[in-house]
Amino acid sequence: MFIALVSLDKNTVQWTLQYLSREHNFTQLELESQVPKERGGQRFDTHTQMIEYATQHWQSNLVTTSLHSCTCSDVDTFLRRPFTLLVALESSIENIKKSLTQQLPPSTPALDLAAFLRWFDGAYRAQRDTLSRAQLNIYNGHETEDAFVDVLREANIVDEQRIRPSWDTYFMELADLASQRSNCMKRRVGAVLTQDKRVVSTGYNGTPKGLLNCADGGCKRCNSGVEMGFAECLCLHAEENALLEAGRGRIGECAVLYCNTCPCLGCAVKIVQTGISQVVYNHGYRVDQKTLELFRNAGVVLRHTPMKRRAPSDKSTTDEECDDSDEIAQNQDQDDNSSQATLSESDLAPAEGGGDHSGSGIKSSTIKTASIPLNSPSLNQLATSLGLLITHSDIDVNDVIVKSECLPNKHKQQHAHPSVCHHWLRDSAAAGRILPIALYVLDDYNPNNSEDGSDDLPPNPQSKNACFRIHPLNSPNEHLVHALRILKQDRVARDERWNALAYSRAAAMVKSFPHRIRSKDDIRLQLSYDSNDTVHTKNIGEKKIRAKIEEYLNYGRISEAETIQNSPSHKLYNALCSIQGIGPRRAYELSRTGASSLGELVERGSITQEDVTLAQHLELGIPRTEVSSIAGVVMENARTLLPHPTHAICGGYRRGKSESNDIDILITHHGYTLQQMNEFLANLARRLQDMGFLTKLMRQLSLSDGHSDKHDYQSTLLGVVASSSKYGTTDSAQVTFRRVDIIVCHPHSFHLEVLAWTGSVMYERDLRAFVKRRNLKLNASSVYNEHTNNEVDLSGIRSERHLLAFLHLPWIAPENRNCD
DNA sequence: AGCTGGCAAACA
DNA sequence: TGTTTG
DNA sequence: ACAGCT
Repeated sequence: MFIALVSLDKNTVQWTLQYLSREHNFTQLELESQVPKERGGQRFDTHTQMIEYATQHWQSNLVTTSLHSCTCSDVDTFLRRPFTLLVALESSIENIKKSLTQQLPPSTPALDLAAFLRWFDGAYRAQRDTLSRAQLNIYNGHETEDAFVDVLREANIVDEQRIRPSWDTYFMELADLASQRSNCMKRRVGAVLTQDKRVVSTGYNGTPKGLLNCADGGCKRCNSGVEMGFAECLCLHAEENALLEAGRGRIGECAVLYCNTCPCLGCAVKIVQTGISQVVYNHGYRVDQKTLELFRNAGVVLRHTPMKRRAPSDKSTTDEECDDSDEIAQNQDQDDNSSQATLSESDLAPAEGGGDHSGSGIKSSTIKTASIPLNSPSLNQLATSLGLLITHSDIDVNDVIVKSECLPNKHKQQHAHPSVCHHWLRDSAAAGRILPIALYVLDDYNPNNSEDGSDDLPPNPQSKNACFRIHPLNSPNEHLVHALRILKQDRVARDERWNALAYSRAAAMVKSFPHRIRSKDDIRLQLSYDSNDTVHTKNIGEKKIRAKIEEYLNYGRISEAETIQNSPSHKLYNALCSIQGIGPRRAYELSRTGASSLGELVERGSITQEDVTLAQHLELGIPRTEVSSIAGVVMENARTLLPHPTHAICGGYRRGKSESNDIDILITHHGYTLQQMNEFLANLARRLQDMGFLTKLMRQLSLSDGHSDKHDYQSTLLGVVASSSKYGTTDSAQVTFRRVDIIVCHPHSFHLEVLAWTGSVMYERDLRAFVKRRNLKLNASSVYNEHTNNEVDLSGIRSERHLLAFLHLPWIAPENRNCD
């Protein structure tokens, strides 16, 4: 995305630039004439050149401040591109004056008010046009950078939704637009009825056709100040209008109704009767409890979608008296089931759209919403203060998905402990998305043993351990990282294990650099943004690797890496490695038997054609949508064998990769022993094989054989599935073979397993190396003391984040663990 | 200078 | 036991 | 033909 910042306040602009480059890896593009030369970024002579450059690199994060004083047509050109966002940074007059004063040379006399006003008038007039066209306005009323950065984080500038709205947002904004046509005196309400992502009809509220408009006095009830009964109202609701307009014939199988406001009970009845399958609403802190209940019983999915495209300050939608306010049930009794913090089937309905154009890499960590019918005011208060909306679900498939029924049966009638919910909310706020609550009550919970959340360790970019650093999916130094990985591959091939490790570590270190490395001084880490203190970068030694990087900086390439990459034997070696069962050793041997191609080796009988073909299939990347649909098929079958499984999709998918190599599914179940889980896995494998989905088992299942109770490792199923178009493969007719890894584990070690199966390899390696220094040994299913062999009790661990805090490690979001 | 560098399971 | 795998 | 730590 390409962001242009316009503002009168230079300090605020600077803070924003630093925030964008630090936390979202933005590169700065500027015009040579406008900004003094400083570190970082790219320079251009004209706007056109800059925009052209951005068009070529539209998938990177780019930012400019050079748009403020350009002509209207330049702003037009900028805004016409589909990847741009114009952000106005407004600021208090106080801040603007402070910035201006700081810019003036120290010798100038103090700025008097009249002079400041003259300057302000001129500057404002020059920028007014551009400012008024901004798609996002952020106001800085704070004096310190830290306070403002919090505002920036909340605004979530990088939200892809602003650049291209999801279907939900798109239809909801149409509903909002429809509401503008309302002529009801009480409230503006709009609705849009859709079918297969197409608008069928729209509606807004007001008096029926032919009658005097409500606004002109057509409806006595709405115009009189006194409260009159609902029955007196002549106004048709927006939902009714949309339904009437469409007619029953045009409402099909999967019609979705988008409403401005959560529908009243009267409308809900009509919605159910016309066969609408989903209702999405927007302004809904006050969910009508009766509507909710009706929809739940009738099987209509009710979701909430916030107006994501607006700035956070824009919370102007006051919930004034609405025409159905008297219908809202004030549900006081907390003792019924609806106040239990559980997720139900319909609550877990995934959001429409959003995910289906996720090809462009990292998913921004927007705060997600979840549907938990929590009636506790204190929890809602806490949630709001943390910036979480506890309403209807659009839990990402990326998340650990849990069913309500996963709660232990013996506790069925009991509420989740409030303190559990508090932890859950705090964890969710810190993680930037709603974490699955059921995992917080997965096992007996001891509220005393954990005070985590606030004392999170910060990531440390200087650390030599990858588990302390941020490694985004797309680094600004991807080329260099690639070159270092080629050298690493070469050392692996030569069986120089430790040299290979050193190159891996160096590559990971470069990967964690937040800025583009342009000179050898950049290989040092900046300690802070306003000082010149630098520190030597770990894992890049003073001799060998450093020399390679300097070569890269001088000539744009590393000759050794180029030579390796172009050598035919290396190509053959790589091809051999991708075959299942052939690792570095055999690939090295085979690649120097004099053969020049895989075909030749097949003829000789060293490898089979079958293996080669399979390898070609498995080398293809798997799009995210296909990963989730394959996981869906697996889980659908899992549910027939295990009542209410808990599962998580890990691997590259969880790390946000747009294309995965395989599908890693981790499954557990509350209260099951490992043996039971292993039996379940064997049955699942059989079932998937019988239906022809799982075509090849690549590893035998290890079934724990009763007597050895020491066998508490997770068992894994590594297999190949035939994925055809019905599971989301892009190739329409053809079957593509995909790797699936299904892992079952004990519920106690679930989060540890999630951590282990999410990777990346380098992250795991350094994680274990680090905890070892505290005499802890860590594997995929347990943590124990190296000397005493005492296992650490993990049953109180409530989340992956909690686990990391427990191990004194910083929380690095999965998307930032791409160190490979 | 000398030692360490992730780790366990499954297979050949 | 060494190799391959996740 | 690696790098960090003691």
